[in-house]
This record gives sequence, structure tokens and C-alpha cells, in this order.
Amino acid sequence: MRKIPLSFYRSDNVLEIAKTLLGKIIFTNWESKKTAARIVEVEAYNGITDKASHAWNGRRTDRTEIMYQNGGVAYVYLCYGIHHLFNVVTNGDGIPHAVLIRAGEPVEGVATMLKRTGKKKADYTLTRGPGNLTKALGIETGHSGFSLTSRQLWLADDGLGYKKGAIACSPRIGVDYAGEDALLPYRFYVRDSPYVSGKK
DNA sequence: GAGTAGATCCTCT
DNA sequence: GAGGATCTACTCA
Repeated sequence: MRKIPLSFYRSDNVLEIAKTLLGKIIFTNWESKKTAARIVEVEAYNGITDKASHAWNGRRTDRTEIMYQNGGVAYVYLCYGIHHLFNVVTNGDGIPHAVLIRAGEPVEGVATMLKRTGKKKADYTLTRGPGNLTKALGIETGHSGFSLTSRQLWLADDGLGYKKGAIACSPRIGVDYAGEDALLPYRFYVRDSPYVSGKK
């Protein structure tokens, strides 16, 4: 198991990074409670030419400023007033690429996840969907800007790789407002994981 | 089982 | 002041 190095995030091919992130593991470790989930679903947000991205057309605000940072930091923001969405910022300084982590499989600290989410038993709803995932991992907007190589939050590679046939792609979810860009096949997921969100 | 409303608050206009 | 990279529960059939 090795921590993913910063150089990985600095690639200019956000689609490649998104695909590669499938099977990797997100660790969080705050308040002495360690939790981890294996990523099974992601979406790529391709910078200023992508209407679905917050940074579309070079929009730059206090909130999106994080996306313009050098790759390897977390971008967390609140959606619908309830859900925290966790993104991995990629590419170099000044280029607002990001990968939204949409779903994972619990790996470690399931008891802690159950406590955080208020669920009684671990089933596939625990880390299915971006809102549930961040809740289970304890990620909140205050963690936006954290380095992904820090001691509290990091991504790791345990050597597991999915075969090409096990990975599928599709248009992104919940971005109908983005016009034709909503049709781009920028969502990648593990085909037979019950933790993948969206239609069954 | 399918469809829809409500929750709830930060961010940008 | 409106709306959103969502989820859940409830209605109706």
C-alpha cells in the first residue's frame, strides 16, 4: 500500500486520472478515527471548457479558487444545502481540472461510518453516491484545500487494478443544466459494483 | 415499483 | 433572492 504521489495529480489528462483513480483507496483520519473506502465511481470535470464545471469559462471565485491550485488537493463543496461533494483537483497551477469522487466501497472503519451516517447496518447505501460517501468518511466543506498527501486525508494504491472490461463509462449525472456538455462520457465506474450510484 | 416533493444553506447574481 | 455535480421518504398505483 503506497500513498499516491503528488506527481500523479499533475498530469494534464484529467480523463486518464479519473480512470486510474478507480480502485484506489481514500483514507481519512480525523479525531483518531480512521476510515477508508475504495473508489468505484468518478466523474471528470474538464476545466474552463466544461459547462458542467464550476470553473467553466474561467469563472474564478473564492469557492472555485481551490480548483486553480496545483493538483493534489481536495475541493469540497456543499450541494443542495445538505450534501458535501468531494473532488480531487488535478493538473498544474492555474488549470481548474477536477475529478468528482461519486462512490466507494467501505474498506476500513465501517463502525465509524455507521455512526456518522446514523445507519444501523452496513449495506451498499453506506458509501453509494457522493453525498453518502463524504458523510461516511466525515468529509466536510472545511476540508476543502487539504492536501491529498496530508496525514488526515490521503489517497493510496494497494496494487489492485480493474481489468479494462470491468470499467464502464457514461454521461455524467445531475448536470442537465450543462447543455451538450452534459452528454460527454466523463463518468467512469466499476461495472459490477453494487456501490455505484445511478440507475440500477 | 415508479415518480415526485422536500430538505436546507452556501454561493453567485 | 434563486438555485444547485443529491438523497430519502412518501404517495400512488
